[in-house]
Amino acid sequence: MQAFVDIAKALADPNRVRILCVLRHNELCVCQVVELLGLANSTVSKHLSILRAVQLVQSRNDGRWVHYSRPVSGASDLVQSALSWCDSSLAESASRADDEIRLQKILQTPIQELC
Amino acid sequence: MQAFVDIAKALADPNRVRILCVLRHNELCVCQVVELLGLANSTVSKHLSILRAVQLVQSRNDGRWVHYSRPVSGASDLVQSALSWCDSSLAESASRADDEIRLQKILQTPIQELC
DNA sequence: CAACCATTTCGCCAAATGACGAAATGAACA
DNA sequence: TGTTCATTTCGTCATTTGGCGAAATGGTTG
Repeated sequence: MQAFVDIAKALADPNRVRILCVLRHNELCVCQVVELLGLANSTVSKHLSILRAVQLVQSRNDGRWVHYSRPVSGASDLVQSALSWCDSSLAESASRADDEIRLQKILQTPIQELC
Repeated sequence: MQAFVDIAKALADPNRVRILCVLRHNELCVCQVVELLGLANSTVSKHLSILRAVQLVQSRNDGRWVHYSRPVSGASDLVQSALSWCDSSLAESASRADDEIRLQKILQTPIQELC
């Protein structure tokens, strides 16, 4: 029950949901998420840590950078069903589509220009 | 997106999730929910109004009483998938099972003893 | 090893949340 | 019509949340 509520809490913020959406098909580093959301580094880092705490995302250290992604496999049923619910519920979301377009531009800009 | 987040917010509180669980197979009046949760009337009423605002539950007036239940049909895909996610995620929840047992006792006590 | 830099942690603030009791509402009944 | 009673609304309070900038962390690079 508590684990379920913790996941629901993690989903109960639009910026965190936006993060989950853009991570659907991409692994992103923090600075790319910062660019997409337009929030302070520290704020984005906090959101990511909340998502990671409930295992909705995982992180991978790459030198100075930290890359975040969806859990590849081995995620609990709870997490997998939450992600499925999120994905299917937002399939026709206009704001998700907007973010995807903006993400494409971000992915095309060199990484040192973002950081 | 906002509708999705609003539903996630509604699910992000253990007492509201408990309410959704006990309403799975029962229509309950407010005083029965109060008895189950052990919270103040006003608190329970607030939780129910939050759930109703996002249509996770519906209410039916019956004289002095108000009965709450799951939406029968015509609920949006968003709501239906949220309820499905909730139900399946908590299928093996010990606290949900506890509540079900306690609910059976509450259902057996006459209504005027609760109110 | 020292400067650099992406990220995280910390401290703070404003706003939202969940709880309660008291007062208001509104239907039933004397 | 006036009382009763289940429920809701209101006002208040403590806690949590989401935001920021500054400082700390930890790996890279000169």
